Amino acid sequence: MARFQLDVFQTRLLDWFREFQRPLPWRKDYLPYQVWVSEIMLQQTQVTTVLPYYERWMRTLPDIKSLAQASEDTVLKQWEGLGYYSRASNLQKAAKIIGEQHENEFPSEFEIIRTLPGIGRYTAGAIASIVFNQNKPAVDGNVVRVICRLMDFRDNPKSRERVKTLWRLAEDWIPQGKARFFNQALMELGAMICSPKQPTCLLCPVQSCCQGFAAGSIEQIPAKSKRTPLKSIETMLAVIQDQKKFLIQKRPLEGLMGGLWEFPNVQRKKKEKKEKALVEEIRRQHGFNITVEQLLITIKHGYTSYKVQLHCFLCVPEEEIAHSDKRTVKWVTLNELRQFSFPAAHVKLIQILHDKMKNE
DNA sequence: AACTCGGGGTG
DNA sequence: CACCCAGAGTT
Repeated sequence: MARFQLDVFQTRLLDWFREFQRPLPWRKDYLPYQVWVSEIMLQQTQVTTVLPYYERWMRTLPDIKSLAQASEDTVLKQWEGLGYYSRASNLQKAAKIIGEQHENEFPSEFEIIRTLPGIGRYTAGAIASIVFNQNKPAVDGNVVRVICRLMDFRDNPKSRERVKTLWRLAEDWIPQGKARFFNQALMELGAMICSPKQPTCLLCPVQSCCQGFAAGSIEQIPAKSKRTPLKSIETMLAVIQDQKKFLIQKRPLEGLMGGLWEFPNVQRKKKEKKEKALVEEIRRQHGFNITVEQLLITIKHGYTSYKVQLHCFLCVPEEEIAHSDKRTVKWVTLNELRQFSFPAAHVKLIQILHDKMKNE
């Protein structure tokens, strides 16, 4: 009969982590800036996805000062394709705060770390423990799964009471003075062994401590909450070309894909005539008339809560217009598009434009 | 407590 | 296709 013995659990987990942890770039020196950036990138994002972004980020923005002084577009370009773009904006906001209020030195006090934009309870705990080796818990999705299985918690892991007990356990279990490795080991176990699907319990260093394994309930833990079905929408997009330049606009910093650039577009209302609605929207947004020349492609793209069909039309201005160069509206060549950060669906379109130009 | 906020990996 | 990922901020 499996029984949970804390000292056995701690020792086996730490020994396992020492031997089998993945060598990751932010695990080399445990410097505040590196761990901070990695933790933000890793929010809702897998390690293998983060790695190339992290390496490039550290080459371009190697320290807090360079991040604080970089242009907003530079920061967002580094983040292009990684998603949850407010993370990038918040990183830069926090870097400026650290410059102004903490003399460019990352704060070590948990309560101060917690106040920085983009840093919640988890990330503050992760930085406090991993960088400063403070005895603070860090409960992410991995840790929720690991603890629920270890303790055979079969109820909803997101309920207020359950969340409270999970954080309490994660704190009580820390071997004093070893939080840096213990917290990472919990997460690493969740990522490498105690995975959501087909966990490899046969290789688990703490199998003998696991109540869920003993009860045979691993497969149903953690309990899944129902999610809202994703909606389908249609959007018309205008690639407005005048000579060799294209019209792009900047999205507001708040909200969906904040701060990214895009081709002008509008969501289709029910059974609306696509071309007509697009012409009217461009007149409304930019004050001139366009002619819709052809449908370039319809791109299908899935977001978290909805999926979109993006009808991309090649258009030309009907009249002669000035090529404005404002903060939020620019006319740029295909090559100049590279400097700006676009949503993934628009990146697909830009690739198609490149191919099309090459063949002409 | 329930939304929103992306994109990619995986089975 | 569905589910998940080193969550945070807003309402």
